[in-house]
Amino acid sequence: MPLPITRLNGRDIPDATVARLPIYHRVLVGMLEMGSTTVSSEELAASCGVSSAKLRKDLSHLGSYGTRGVGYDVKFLSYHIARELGSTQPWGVVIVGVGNLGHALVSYRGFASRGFRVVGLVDTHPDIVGESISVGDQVLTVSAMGDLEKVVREGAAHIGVIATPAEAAQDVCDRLVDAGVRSILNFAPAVLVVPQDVEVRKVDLAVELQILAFHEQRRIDETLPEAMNG
Amino acid sequence: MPLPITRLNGRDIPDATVARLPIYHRVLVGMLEMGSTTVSSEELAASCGVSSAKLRKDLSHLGSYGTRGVGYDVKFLSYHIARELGSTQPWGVVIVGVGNLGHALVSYRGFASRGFRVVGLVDTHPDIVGESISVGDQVLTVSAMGDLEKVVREGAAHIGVIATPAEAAQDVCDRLVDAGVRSILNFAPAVLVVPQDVEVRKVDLAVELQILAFHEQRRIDETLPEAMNG
DNA sequence: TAGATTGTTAATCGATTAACAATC
DNA sequence: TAGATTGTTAATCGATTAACAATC
Repeated sequence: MPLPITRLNGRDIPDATVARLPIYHRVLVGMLEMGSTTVSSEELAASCGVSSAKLRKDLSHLGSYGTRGVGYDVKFLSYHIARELGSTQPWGVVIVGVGNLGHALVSYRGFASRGFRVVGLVDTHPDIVGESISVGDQVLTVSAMGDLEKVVREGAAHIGVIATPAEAAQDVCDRLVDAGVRSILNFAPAVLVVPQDVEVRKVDLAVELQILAFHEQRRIDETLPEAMNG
Repeated sequence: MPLPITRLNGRDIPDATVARLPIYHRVLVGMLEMGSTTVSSEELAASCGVSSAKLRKDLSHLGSYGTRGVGYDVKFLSYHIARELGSTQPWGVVIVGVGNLGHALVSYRGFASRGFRVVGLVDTHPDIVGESISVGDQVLTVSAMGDLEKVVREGAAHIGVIATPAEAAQDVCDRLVDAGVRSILNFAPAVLVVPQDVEVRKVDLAVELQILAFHEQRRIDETLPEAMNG
């Protein structure tokens, strides 16, 4: 009986590094468009807002794509980061919840330009179901919630985006997972319970503001005593 | 000459902890609305999707608000987290860029419910400037980009949200900082350069998808060899 | 008192950083 | 060869975890 083979060719890349790779890639694409052919770790790091040591350490996890004494070939490095990220193939995205945020996501040009294709829109609201929304050069019709599984299947969607109110989020999540989706981007202010093999990323707009408010308050707390002192 | 006093009453709270406090707070408020009066670290942690050890460690940085053998008083703990986060006072928010995303942010109910008040809207586009948008029970008129400083001043805004295209982001950022804003939430896919005392948080929707795509691809790379094996 | 649960300790883990040997 | 810059090493830092003493 053959042993199960895992991580055949998969080098392990730290999470913190993976989170920065898309930034490096976007900046490199920008440099390519500007006509740059070569870039040093010092330059690229500055453009990305990180230290050159961190950049080189990050890139070292992908392989050895630079030339000592010279730097990195912009196109070559850009390609290899894209390949590592899986950006060389398009990924199908289903958006559930076509309210204000859902609408904004559908029309977000950054998705298409980075290789994502919105292949389905789903909502509960009778007024919204059936609505036609143009996505790039295509037109999509909003499907009813009951058709979620069908939409995922027919669109061969890999990623589900939850842009519903918090109350609906867990149910939508369960159905996405049942339909075979293993990657979920959650905008609802709810903690989702998922099987181990499902990857959830959460974006909570209010949480971001609360973190900023915390630091803002700290600044005020710190300067007030000084002001009272001087 | 009196020494400058810093961190008079400011305990240092780790960044990772600060990032989780808003989650704890929201879940506690939910429990309060459900009528809970007491909660153990085990229960609260489960509802927040973290381990109880992490939760207790996090809370220990705020002080000692629990009772051994009993747990935490939901209302009492909720209040102290809110106080630490600065959520007990309302913070003024200016949104720059009233496109699809900007519109979605304006009408996002989660802002008001967590103590943020949109006090200004700014855009360059002549069609959008002058438009009236209802924010909760108020109505705001979109101001021209030239009035950015005035809007920040008159609204006493503490936080700036950048929802413009990438090309405009750095300029908008500079002007927000000049107008006195020290906390910025950036939705543009651009790396902002700011003075040291300015806190920037960045939300890049495409980056989130790219990170998901990376893991999705890894899953496929891992399962394919196995499938070919069996 | 006995049972429960917090707050803290100490070990472990992962990420960052600075320095530099390798090498173009 | 001399100068430049990568890729790696080792030290440091911060976050997580498990275990448990303190104490309700």
